[in-house]
Amino acid sequence: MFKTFQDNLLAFYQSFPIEKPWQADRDPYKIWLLEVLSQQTRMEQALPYYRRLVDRFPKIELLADASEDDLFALWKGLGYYSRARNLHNTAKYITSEREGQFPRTYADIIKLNGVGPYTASAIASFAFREDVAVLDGNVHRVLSRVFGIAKTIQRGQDKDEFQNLANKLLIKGQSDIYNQAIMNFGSTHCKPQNPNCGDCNISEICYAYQNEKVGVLPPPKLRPILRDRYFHFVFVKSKDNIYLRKRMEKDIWQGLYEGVVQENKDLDVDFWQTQKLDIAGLLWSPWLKQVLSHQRIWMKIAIIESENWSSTNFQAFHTSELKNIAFPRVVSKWIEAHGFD
DNA sequence: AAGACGGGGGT
DNA sequence: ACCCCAGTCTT
Repeated sequence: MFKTFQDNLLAFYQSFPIEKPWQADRDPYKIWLLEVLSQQTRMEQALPYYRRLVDRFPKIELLADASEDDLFALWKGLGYYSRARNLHNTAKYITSEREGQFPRTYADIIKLNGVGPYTASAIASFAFREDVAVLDGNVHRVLSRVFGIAKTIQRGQDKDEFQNLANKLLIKGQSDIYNQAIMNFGSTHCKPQNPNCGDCNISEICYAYQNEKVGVLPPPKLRPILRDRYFHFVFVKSKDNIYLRKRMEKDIWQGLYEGVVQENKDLDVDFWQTQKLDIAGLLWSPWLKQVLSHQRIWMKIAIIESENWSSTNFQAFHTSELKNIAFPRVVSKWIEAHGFD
């Protein structure tokens, strides 16, 4: 039974091979880069970022030497910015503590910052053909449907069950091909919505297809209730300079830049007075909305002209530099549409 | 075990 | 406008 599933999977892979950009040299550094970019991110979205990063930092030593702001500028818009921070720290660690040698086993790779079970398996199998099975969202969906397991992987115990099944199915000695095949199959064919069951060579052994349960497998994940947050965001402008500060708090958008921000639904005159800013008659944007997986962000943005304004933690940037500054997406979208005039 | 952490695509 | 998608770290 397992053999049939695997044979069909490999047959599928022959007809839908997907070239990875690191295929030529299988450099674990490049594989790591692409896998980290792909966490919680579709491949099509990650690829342009991958190309810019590899182009700019073809060797791990160059990534280690980069400034965090430069890295964030290249990461801007992709989200989950702690990935960029971990990437940077790990590049520095490998360069200085391991003489640039990327670890070569799952056990060592998973010790790296920002690398969990999925990414460690992917790197160990793609770069070194170690017999470790990946378990990502695609693999979970495929196994849930084909083997009729109506469970999410939110509980550790259930995740272990899927991981054990994935390990059993793994074709030893061909973990790179097998892992690639099952993820490709999940992302291009056994999709979350409208899977292509009519043209699937696995459907004959697929529990969900045979029992008309494709629509209900895997079961939906429990989602956290969204919290609403409101921000008033002001760019202070003096001639051609804009004052910005880097968000250092343990909060959303850590490491990104912002103007003067009051987090509140209503304008607090006292707050703006302490910032020495007169916001009377300011032209605010409408409420701009950005939905994150756990928060609903509402933001009003305005520009205020103020000569000789200064405040601790704020730094002046010439308006021409701002395209290389990482802002939250909702802010950069507003900048693209509005500009600073 | 539960919550925090961005953003994009399909319908 | 609404619904769905997806790994790692921290608490």
